[in-house]
Formats: sequence, C-alpha cells, structure tokens
Amino acid sequence: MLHSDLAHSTQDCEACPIRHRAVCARCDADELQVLEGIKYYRSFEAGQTVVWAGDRMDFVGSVVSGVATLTQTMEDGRTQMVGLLLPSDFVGRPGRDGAAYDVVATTNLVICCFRKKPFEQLMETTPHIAQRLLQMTLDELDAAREWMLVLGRKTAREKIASLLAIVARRDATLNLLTPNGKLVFDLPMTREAMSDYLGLTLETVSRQMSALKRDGVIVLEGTRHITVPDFSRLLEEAGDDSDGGMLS
Amino acid sequence: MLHSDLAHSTQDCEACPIRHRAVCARCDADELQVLEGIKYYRSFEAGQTVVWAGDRMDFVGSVVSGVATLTQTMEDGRTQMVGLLLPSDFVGRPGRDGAAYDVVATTNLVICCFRKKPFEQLMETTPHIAQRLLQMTLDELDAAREWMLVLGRKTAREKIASLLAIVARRDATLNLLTPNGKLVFDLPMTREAMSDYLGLTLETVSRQMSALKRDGVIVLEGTRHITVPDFSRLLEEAGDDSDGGMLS
DNA sequence: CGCGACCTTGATCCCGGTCAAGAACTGTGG
DNA sequence: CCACAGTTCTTGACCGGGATCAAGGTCGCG
Repeated sequence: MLHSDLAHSTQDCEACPIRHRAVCARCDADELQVLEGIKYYRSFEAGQTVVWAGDRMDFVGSVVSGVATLTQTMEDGRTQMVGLLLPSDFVGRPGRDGAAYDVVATTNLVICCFRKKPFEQLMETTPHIAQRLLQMTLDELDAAREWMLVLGRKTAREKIASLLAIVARRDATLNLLTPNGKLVFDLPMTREAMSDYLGLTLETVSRQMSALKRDGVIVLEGTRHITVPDFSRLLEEAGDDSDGGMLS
Repeated sequence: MLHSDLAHSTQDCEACPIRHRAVCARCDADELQVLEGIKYYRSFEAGQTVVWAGDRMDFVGSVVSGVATLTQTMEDGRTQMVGLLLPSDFVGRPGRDGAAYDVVATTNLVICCFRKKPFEQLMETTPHIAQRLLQMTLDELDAAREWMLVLGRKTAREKIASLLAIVARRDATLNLLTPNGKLVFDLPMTREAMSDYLGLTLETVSRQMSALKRDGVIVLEGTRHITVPDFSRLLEEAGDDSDGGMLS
C-alpha cells in the first residue's frame, strides 16, 4: 500500500483500531464482510456539524477517531451537552429517521458509517450486532444516569473534577501513559464545551479550573494539557469516593 | 375464578394489562408460554425498597402496576433520582449481577419478575425479546438525555413544569381522561421525591408548586391531585415549546 | 386527642450567573 | 520581525435564584 490516507488504511475491518470495542465487536469474519459492503468513511474538521437535530439521517456508524458531542438546544439558546462520543462509540439511532440532537465534531473526526436501511436489516439477521448494540446502549444509559447525578447534585468544583476524571479514565484505558503515579492527558474540548457539558457558565468553569490548579489537584500546561499528580485526590474532589480499582 | 388477588388474575400473559408495551410486547404465543415458565409476581408496599444499589439481583422484570424510582446516593447523603418506572417499564439489567441503583416503590407496586439466568438465555434465542429491549433501552436513553437538559439548564419553575408535563403525558397515553380540554391526574410522588428528581430542595418544589397554582397554570386539590386547564400553557412554562401534537 | 408524616411559608445566606475588562494565544499579512 | 485581529481564556465586581435554617400548618391514623 503506497499511500496511507486514513480512509484507505482502515478499510479493512480486521485492522480497524476500534475493531474490538465498537458495534461490530462480536462479529465474526463473515459478518464483517457483510458490514464492509455497506460501510464508508466520512471525515469532519474540528468545529464542523455532523448533523443538526431534526435533520434526516440516513446512516448510523462508529466514531473511529476524534471526539464528537451530542447537544440539545432550547429556543432561547440555552444548550446542554447530552453525550460525548469518543472512538468506538455509536452514532445514530436505528429505527428513527431524524437526528434527535445536534452532533458536532469538537476535534478532527472520522466516522465509519453504515447506510441505515441495510444496517437495520442486518440487525434483524445478525444477533451479534443487535446484542452488542444493546450492551453499548445499556452502558450509555448508565453513563447518562451517572451524569444526571453530576448535573443535579454536584457543586461546580465537583462537576469539573468529575469531568476531568471521566476524560482521564476513558483516555487511560486505551491511549495514555502513567509515567510514575501521574496521569497526563489533553482535554478534547474548549471551556465553553465543558460548561455545556456541566450545566455551568464558561466563567465558572474557568474559575474552578484555576482553583483546582491553585490547590494542586491538577497541573496545567497551556489550557488543555493536564497532569494529575494524584488520581484518587481528583476522585475525592469529584465527590466519587473509591477509585473503582483502576490504576490498581 | 373465585378469588381475585392480583397475582392470580394476571398470571395469564394474554390478559396482562401491559402485554403490548412491556419487554414481551413482540412475543408470539409460543414465546409467551416460555416466559410464563420463568415468571413470578412480587408485590411491594409504598415506601418499600425493591433492591439496594450494589446488592445482588437475581431477576429482571416489568412494572405491572404502581410506580418505582431509581435513585443514586452520594456518601454525604445527597440523592438524585435517575429514573421513574411506570407500568410496562423494565427493571434490572441483563448481563450484570448487582443493581446499579436503589429501586424504591413509591406507591404500591407489582412487578412481573423473570429469573435472570433463564431470561438471559431466552434473550439469545428469542430475537423478539432482545429487539424489544433494545428499543425500550433506546427510549430510556432519550428520556435520560431529555432529563439532562432539565437538570442542567432549566430554572426551578421550568423543572417543576417539565415534571408535571411528563407525568401528565405518560398518564394520558394510557390511563387518563380529558373531560373537555382539561387534563387531570395524580402525582405519584411526594414533594421530596420531586426534589430528588429535579435536583432541587423540597422547599423550592413547594414554593414553585404554589407559584404555578397562584398563576393559574395548575389547579391543586389536596397536594397530589392536579388539574391542568391548558396543557400548552404548561409546556410553555416548561420551556419546551410545541406540544408535539399530543392531545391533537 | 395527640402524634408523625407531609407540606407550606418566611428570613437569610451564598454559590454560581451576569456583566465587563483585559490577558494569552493563534494565525495572517506587511 | 512586528502589527493586527480573532478567538479563547482569566479575573473582578456585583447580583439573584435557590439553598438553608426555622416555624408553623394540614391531614390521617392509632
């Protein structure tokens, strides 16, 4: 293979970086072949909108790389993020024509799309896909409920710490390094996106980030690059005790 | 049939009041018969806890009658309701041993329980069940995301109006009457439960209920019996415009 | 009647929102 | 290299909605 553009280099499902975590995780070789027949890749630049709420959406798919957000907006402009889509997460809803939320790429983004109609048919004939999608949907429901606690009952400082913990944890499971006992990662979002996620204003986000920095809970390099010297301390600040055994 | 206790009178799935909305909705007669083999009814009094978060849960099931809540609690006692289970809603998570949340009966409650192990096996062999469960889970995810907007961005008054609208709508679809243009229903929860749902204190709930009453948005008879003279007005107060065409 | 659960209302406080200014960083063109 | 503009982030001053603290009211039940 002479050229190495992403679309080409990931056309083979077996070599796909999200092969074992996405909706296709349980498929066997035969099933993958069928999926390959209805799939195509789409790329988006940071800031681009993938679909607008209410628009017809003729595909579903998986985030291959990058980060996208699901956002709901009220008529007067108040917005609330309701989902954060990281690599391997599923986009779209089988059995529904219109998108329920705005989907926006917050970094450069690649989606592995399946044409919706054939995908829906496939779901009926391929239990492995439906089973995996059910499992992923249940996980998302748990995540959404976790988030309801954050939104409804946590203070601004706890909200920020919770978000940092989630991003750190999700990054750490797949990507990132733990030099000694520290945890280093980049926030994939602006302060404004954080505020939309947390039900705060961007000023409050900024103030609480400064406060966590001042108190030594995090170390900031620039505005996005974060070092967490002590993860359990961060979890304490988030109001979540018990680190769930991660990082042993 | 001489005696008419609920357990007996609903043992026949065909006659079940939630037959067409629950997880068994798509099952045919054969499949129902298998389900009948692993099902049993359990009743709970108002206030009783069905399971505690973290406890082992050896069944899944459907709410047949009554109302239950899913609640999350922080170590310091702050609580957030993360789900409201009405008749036909599914309880429990296949593929997981422990309950993730406290499940509490807020009224007298009857659950149609399926032993978990056999149910899980059934899900693999009976696509109708897995398909229906996926659909229901997707609907719950949408509801949870809707609720995230309420928790994150709405004012206390809008939160109350949103809750009333949801209860009114869910009741209206199956149970309730619309004499002329009005809508009448009973709140299946205390002020405290409302506050747990909405991320407020019970004092704020009480004040805003009084304010909505004073402003003629609702009419109260006692503390639970509610008349909504103009549903679109209620939706306006909730910050949700467009009544979605319901009540034509 | 008296007790306990549930609800309402008032007085006060404070966290986070709002409004406003300016700093830091990025990219663009001269 | 600097000047400039645009975007993103920080910080300060002030305000207000909802939390907190505290009484008191209503209802149902033994």
